[in-house]
Amino acid sequence: MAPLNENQLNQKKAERKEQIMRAALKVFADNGVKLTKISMIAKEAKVSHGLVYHYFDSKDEILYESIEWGTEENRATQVFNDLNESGKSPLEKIKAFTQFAFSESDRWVTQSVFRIMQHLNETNGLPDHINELVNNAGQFYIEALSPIFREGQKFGEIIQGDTEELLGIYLTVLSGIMADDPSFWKENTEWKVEILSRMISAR
Amino acid sequence: MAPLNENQLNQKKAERKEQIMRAALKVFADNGVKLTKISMIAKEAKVSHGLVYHYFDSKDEILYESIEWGTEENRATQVFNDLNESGKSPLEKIKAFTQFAFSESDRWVTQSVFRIMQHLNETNGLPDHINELVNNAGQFYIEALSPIFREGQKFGEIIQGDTEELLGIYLTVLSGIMADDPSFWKENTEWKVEILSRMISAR
Amino acid sequence: MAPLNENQLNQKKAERKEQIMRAALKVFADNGVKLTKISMIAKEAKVSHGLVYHYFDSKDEILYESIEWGTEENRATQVFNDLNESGKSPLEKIKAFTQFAFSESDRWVTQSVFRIMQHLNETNGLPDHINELVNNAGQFYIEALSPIFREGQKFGEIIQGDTEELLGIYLTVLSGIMADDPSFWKENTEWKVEILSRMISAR
Amino acid sequence: MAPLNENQLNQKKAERKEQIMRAALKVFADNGVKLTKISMIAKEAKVSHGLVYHYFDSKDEILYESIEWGTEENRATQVFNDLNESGKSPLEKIKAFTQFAFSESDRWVTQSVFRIMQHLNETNGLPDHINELVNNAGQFYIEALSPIFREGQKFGEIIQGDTEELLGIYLTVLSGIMADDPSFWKENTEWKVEILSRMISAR
DNA sequence: CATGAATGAGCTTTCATTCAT
DNA sequence: AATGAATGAAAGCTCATTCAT
Repeated sequence: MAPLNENQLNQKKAERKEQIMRAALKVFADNGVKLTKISMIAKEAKVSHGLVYHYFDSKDEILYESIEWGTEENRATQVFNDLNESGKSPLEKIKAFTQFAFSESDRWVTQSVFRIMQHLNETNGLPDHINELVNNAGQFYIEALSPIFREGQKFGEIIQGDTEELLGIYLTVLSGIMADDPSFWKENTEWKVEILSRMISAR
Repeated sequence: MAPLNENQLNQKKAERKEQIMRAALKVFADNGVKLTKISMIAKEAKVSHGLVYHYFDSKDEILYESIEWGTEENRATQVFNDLNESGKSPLEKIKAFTQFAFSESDRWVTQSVFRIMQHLNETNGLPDHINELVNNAGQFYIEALSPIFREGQKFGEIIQGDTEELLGIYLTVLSGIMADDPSFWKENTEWKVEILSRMISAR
Repeated sequence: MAPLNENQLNQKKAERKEQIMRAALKVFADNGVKLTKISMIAKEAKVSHGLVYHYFDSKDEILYESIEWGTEENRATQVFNDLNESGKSPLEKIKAFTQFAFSESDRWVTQSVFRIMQHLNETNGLPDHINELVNNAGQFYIEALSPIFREGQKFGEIIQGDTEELLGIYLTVLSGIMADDPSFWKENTEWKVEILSRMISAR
Repeated sequence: MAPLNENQLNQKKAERKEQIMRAALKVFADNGVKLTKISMIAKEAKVSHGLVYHYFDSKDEILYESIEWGTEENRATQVFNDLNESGKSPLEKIKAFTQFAFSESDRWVTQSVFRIMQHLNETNGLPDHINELVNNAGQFYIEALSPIFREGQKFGEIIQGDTEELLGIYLTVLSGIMADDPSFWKENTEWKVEILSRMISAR
């Protein structure tokens, strides 16, 4: 049979890469970059380790492309778009984001990126372009949440103080929790979200 | 010089072991267990890696004994004894503990154990006796803080709800933060402690 | 379009194989057998690596068939036929052959085989049938040049001594040089040929 | 028992390194750098592959240090010192050097370096410092032989022409031959040396 | 026929652990 | 007791070879 045409090929190739990147994000998020073995990614993606190298040049490359893919407009931004169009109050929006961060939805990709960043912040000796990407990804959340925090402070719904710093603390707490056993968070999520939001709510 | 007598020998041996365990706790806390190499512990303790194996049977054994040593009554409990004799209110005690957890005091041993537990919670495939020890060490903090929380709830100083769960959330948040770049917490510590305590304070 | 008939098919198939064998000879000659990757041959032949395996069973097989093809009567012999009909003196013939060996003519196939043999002489662990072929190919040059050397000795144009051994030395020198950067030989070729011929010229 | 003192340690360490470098030079010379596996060096040196990495950081490092060690004053220069003090005529010196180059003496180290350089000249993609070392090592032979060639030309014992180029051809021929099966050269060495020297002798 | 996806053996390198001194 | 030499399992990556399309 004749080979597939170019579109079909690209389609298939993209799907395969995505399959591997999904697996990579999951495993990187669970184990941290250094402790993640290619074999673990391969197993998670149900392919041979050789195939992983057919699509990616190196472990660093997998990490880079996976984070890049995981933070692409149409995925991560979606969450914030939904949020901004929801008509909720700033604090409600932050609670919703917190809820989302812990939810096991199909939006776990965003969550994984979040957790990987947590791991990477502790890691030294990564290539520059990876560090840059991680910083950018972190910046993304800051930029998306910053206006919400600011508005909340204006309305007196959120406590006063340096917005950036307050946001930084909140995100650190979130990412720190995610690094723990996520299953712990399955129960009573609403109450936990409520408690976390108390850190910043003015009352 | 005449050879040391048996007591002196044991004394010396114990000192050496302690020297290595101190180093181990520090390095384990900074890097996580898996990423800590024996050579890193040896370097931190200023001994050869061979000597480490003279005193300990394996890496797991170092971890086990180090945590055990770090949680022994006369060390970790000290912190809580001081707290309980301070005459502070429950919430103030919790703030003081939080403060301590982030402080770079000479009581870093307790802190290290805390951070190692954080790393270990993410790790699979550890020997059973290590897991048990980690759980015990976690239990130690829970048991020490539990009465304080309970008292705070009785006084209406701390929000209502399942005490164990509330404490669990609080500890998870703390250990999660510690896994982040600790230098971030050097600045503005008091404000940050204040914010964290807002999670549980009744107001 | 109607399918090709059997002759046309065989014709096409033969052309494809030749295309690959030409590429293989070139790449093998430049890099040595072990360091030549299938992908390099495929790229040189402008086909996919999969197609290479459609026509050949293995890398060894490519090597075998390529050398065989490259030493077939109607190709390699041509050089010596031309030489023998040239009316030159034996020493002149040898100089001409030497010249040819270094020239970048379209007769590079013969040259490549020559260089591959050089590489292979150093290699252990090749299948027997390959070793035999290499020996045969070496023998081919010896048989073609032997009468010329012998005649030169009879005429006193070439120094006395065991003809086979003298020829062996000369060929070893030539193939040794070829393994070097061939570009070095681009300049001053005639002088270099002259110097090499001095080894055997009686003067 | 107490550990060895520093001198003894350095002594032992140096001997071990030398043992490995000897093995490395031999194997590199026989197989070329790319095709030499660490396991081959380890086997030749009769040590584990792990130990090789105890003394050297990488394969490139082994290559670098081995060539460096093999070209150190007290080894390679010795040959030329002996030659210059021998009172031989220039052409006789060159024959002696040629003889030496093929001899299986304990001076094979120099010979190995010679052969490795031959292999390396064909190789691309080596680190800069290795390339530099190889060039230097090549330069070493050129500088040692250059005055001898020049003198021979002055005396009319060696043919006229660009000295450097003539020397270059001669060295290329020698190294080319060495890359061949050296056992071939075991027999009739004197005659072969005689023939090679004819390339440059004025007669 | 033609492509490139897919696999796994094998190589370089790291590091826990053992052992000679 | 103390050092660091020595070993080998395991991980990242390459590439010959097979196979689905």
